[in-house]
Amino acid sequence: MRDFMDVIKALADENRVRALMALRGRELCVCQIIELLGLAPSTVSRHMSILKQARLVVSRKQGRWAYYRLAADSATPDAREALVWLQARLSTDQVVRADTRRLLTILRTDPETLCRSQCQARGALS
Amino acid sequence: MRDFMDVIKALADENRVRALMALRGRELCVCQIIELLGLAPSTVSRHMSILKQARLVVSRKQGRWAYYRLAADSATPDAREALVWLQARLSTDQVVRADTRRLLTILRTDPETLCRSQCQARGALS
DNA sequence: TCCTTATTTCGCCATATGACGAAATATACC
DNA sequence: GGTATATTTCGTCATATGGCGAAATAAGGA
Repeated sequence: MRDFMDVIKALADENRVRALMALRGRELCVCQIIELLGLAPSTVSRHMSILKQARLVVSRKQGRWAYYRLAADSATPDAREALVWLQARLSTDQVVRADTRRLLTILRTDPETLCRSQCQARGALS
Repeated sequence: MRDFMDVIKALADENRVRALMALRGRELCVCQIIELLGLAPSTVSRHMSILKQARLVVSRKQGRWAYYRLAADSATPDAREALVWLQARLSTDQVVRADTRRLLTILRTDPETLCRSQCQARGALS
């Protein structure tokens, strides 16, 4: 029950669900998820750690960048089935479709440039 | 997405999940769910209304009693699949098994007696 | 070593959620 | 109609959650 509830609670936030859907079939750098969701880096980092704790994603650190991808082997049965369900139900969802389109643009920019522009944008606010 | 999130959020509470599992294959009176979960009537009523809004259960009023059961035809695809998943994942869960056992005892008492004893128990506290 | 920068952790705030009891509602029974 | 009672609604409270910015951490490059 505990594992199951951890998975369900991890899914109980639209931004986390959008992040999971964005990770379908590809790995994403944190800055790319930040760009997609339009949230503060600290917020996205927290969301990803919740997904990780529920065994829905795994992370990998390469140089300064952290990459997340959907958990496969390391996912618990609960997590694995949740991911299957998510994809079955939401692949055709409007929000997810829009994210998928926007992701194409985001992926065209390399992480280096993306992070730089995010830092500048934050600097411009203060 | 909205429907999907409604379903997920409805599942994101252990007491609601326990209530859904208790409703497998049978209809239950509110007082029976109150007895099972050990929560205040108002709390259980609120939980059931959240499950109802997510289309996971339907209710029926007969006399003074309100009965809830799992939604079948009236469930959205999201809700229906969630129920299937729940049962697949949690049928062997320890908490659910314990509830199932306790439910057998509860079902042996008729609702009338059950409600009366609940009223008395609440009266005894004040 | 020092500097830059991507990410995470922490502290704080606003809102959401789940709990209860009291009051309102609905329905049977006299 | 009036009373008893099962359930729901409402008000309140404590805690959980999600958001941000600032500071800490980690890792590459000068």
